[in-house]
Amino acid sequence: MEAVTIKDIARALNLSTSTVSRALRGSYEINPETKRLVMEYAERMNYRPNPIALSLKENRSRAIGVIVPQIANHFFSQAINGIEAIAYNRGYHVIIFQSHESYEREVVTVQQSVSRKVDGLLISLSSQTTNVAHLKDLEEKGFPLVQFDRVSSELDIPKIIADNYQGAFEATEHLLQTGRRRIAHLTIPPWMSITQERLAGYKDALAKYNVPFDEDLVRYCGFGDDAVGPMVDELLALTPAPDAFFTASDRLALGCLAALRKRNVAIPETVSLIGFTNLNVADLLSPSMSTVVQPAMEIGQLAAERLIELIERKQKAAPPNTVKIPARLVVRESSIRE
Amino acid sequence: MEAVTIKDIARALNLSTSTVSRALRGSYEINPETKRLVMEYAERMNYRPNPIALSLKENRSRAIGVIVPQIANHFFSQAINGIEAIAYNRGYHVIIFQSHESYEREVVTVQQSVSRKVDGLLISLSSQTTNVAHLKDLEEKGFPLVQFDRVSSELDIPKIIADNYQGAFEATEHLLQTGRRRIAHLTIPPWMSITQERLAGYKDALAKYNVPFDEDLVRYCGFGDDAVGPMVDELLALTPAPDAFFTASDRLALGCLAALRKRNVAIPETVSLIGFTNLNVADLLSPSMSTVVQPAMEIGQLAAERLIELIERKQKAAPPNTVKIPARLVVRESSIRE
DNA sequence: TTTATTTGTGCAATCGTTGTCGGGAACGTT
DNA sequence: AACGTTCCCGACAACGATTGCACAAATAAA
Repeated sequence: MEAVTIKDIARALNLSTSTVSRALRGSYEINPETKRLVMEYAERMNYRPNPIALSLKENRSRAIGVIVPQIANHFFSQAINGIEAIAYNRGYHVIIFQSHESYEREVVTVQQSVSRKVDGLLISLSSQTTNVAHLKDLEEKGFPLVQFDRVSSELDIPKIIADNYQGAFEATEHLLQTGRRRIAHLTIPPWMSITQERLAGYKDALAKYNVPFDEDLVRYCGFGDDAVGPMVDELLALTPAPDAFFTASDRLALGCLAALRKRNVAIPETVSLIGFTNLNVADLLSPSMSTVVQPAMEIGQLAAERLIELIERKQKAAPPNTVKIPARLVVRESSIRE
Repeated sequence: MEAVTIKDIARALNLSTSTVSRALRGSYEINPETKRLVMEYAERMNYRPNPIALSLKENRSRAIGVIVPQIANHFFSQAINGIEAIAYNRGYHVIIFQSHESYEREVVTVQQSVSRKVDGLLISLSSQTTNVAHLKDLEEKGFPLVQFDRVSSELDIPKIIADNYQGAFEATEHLLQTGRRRIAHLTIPPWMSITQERLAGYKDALAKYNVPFDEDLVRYCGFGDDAVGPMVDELLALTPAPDAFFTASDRLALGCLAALRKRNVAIPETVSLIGFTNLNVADLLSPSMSTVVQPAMEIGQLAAERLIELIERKQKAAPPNTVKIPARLVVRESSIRE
């Protein structure tokens, strides 16, 4: 409605806008008395500089964009918490975009956010993204860009990720140490970075215990189809049947749990189950579910810090391009054997 | 980095900026041939109008602010999904702010978002907010403002809420119909709108079945303290002890479930449990938990629609100020008696 | 007294875009 | 031949704020 401008103040005080502007920023070349007058009047009228005018002038918006596949996901909402905490402290606003796990929407959203003039972008790729030309573009233009969680190695920009390899290794090792030998791995599309890292951890743990890797035990499940049930059936039909399930996401862990319960497969007596998830209700499930927990908030914080450094060009001694944060295995009932 | 402006096009084509501007918007007073030239060149140079310049000119930002207590909460993240869906369709961007359940942060955030020039604001109050002067201010200035979920009746602006009364009534009635008579109600701070509405539904259901209301069975639990365990203990120590728990939030429902399980109180044999929550894992809990589910996404959508109407002053026949959307009782194991 | 220097302020350009004028050229009408 | 219309297009101001430059007045130095 209202909105006091520098012009209003100038008119009221019979000064020029430049004088008012300088007075407000405390410039030394303004008469202290004039300064006082301006300051007081501005205070009284509750003057606030128009950020849009500033953005136009300074060619920056003090906003950073965050593109995630879904907000309604524990991992991402926690990561956003971390991002927000840092950003607001540093005077940046956070504009959140969802790609809804769609490549097309991701491309559109990237363009939108850039033409919306965010000062930088944090992105976690959609599960359907295999081509990162839309980001390569930005990279080449030197646009501040940081990847987190689901990253692409084709981009030579900072990446903040959980140590998926280590998390998967520990989970698999735990299963092996408790005597499991036929460990099924239910995972997400094979081209995703987190899929590959987790699979590698899984494989290496198997190798360490001299358990041969069986391709048949690994199943890839897209985000669209909710075909976890049938997939579990297929796995259970194998001979020998799996004696453990290690899943790579919230959705798969829950789907797997539901499927196993429905089929009356005893957990952990018959099969063990470990999820890779940030669900905060894991210990209230039946049975309480062992999980690899990712440091989501910390990932968000680091990513935001790195991005702001890029924006403000404080590239002090260019830190390592990829930051890996340890994941933590939490053992609960679903993988405990007497 | 680069960014083609209308000026660049004008210079390249030896035209004035006004002509280019008009050509791009297809004005009738521009020679079709000139139009074609401009359009093609703009296309080739990938020209995108600078939204900041437009915002300054038009005095609006095409962004709406959303203030919620927490993003990492099923209800709110679903609501944000709904908001986003509508907003993006209508050409608005969504800027999310968290009050972190703090009154002070809410006040600061409201001011920030307004001076950031959002075109309108959607807000769900923090649990500590009892004074709404900061919003009354905006209301009086005619600033587009819509409340959802946690609202204040002191503000005469649109409110989109779930039918908390009805949801609580149905839940309580269900418990009564299955023979429960000592129904404890674990709820959130008493001054919150949703608390009052749910309590009223609870009370009226009791009255309908001629069960006297017992003040002792109602417990209020803030968001900071995680004192659900002790509270459950106190309730269980009553004589006669409660035979059902009806809780008013995600956190309380989970806390209550955890506490009851830890104390080996059989659910639903000894006590029934119903939560008021949007948890999507309710049926994987042990036991699967009956819940009143709120139409979070729909609330978000309606709120966003209403806000955009306000912003664009399409107040066609001023619709009712408060919209109540039915909540749905989902009965699961935790409240089923043979 | 004249010339420098300091002090305090205003003018105008700038950021990218749109809108209000107004004007020149080409045509048609008396 | 004089005037009125269209048709296209450009100059300029504006949105709110910052900033380099100019400039007047006051003071200091010569």
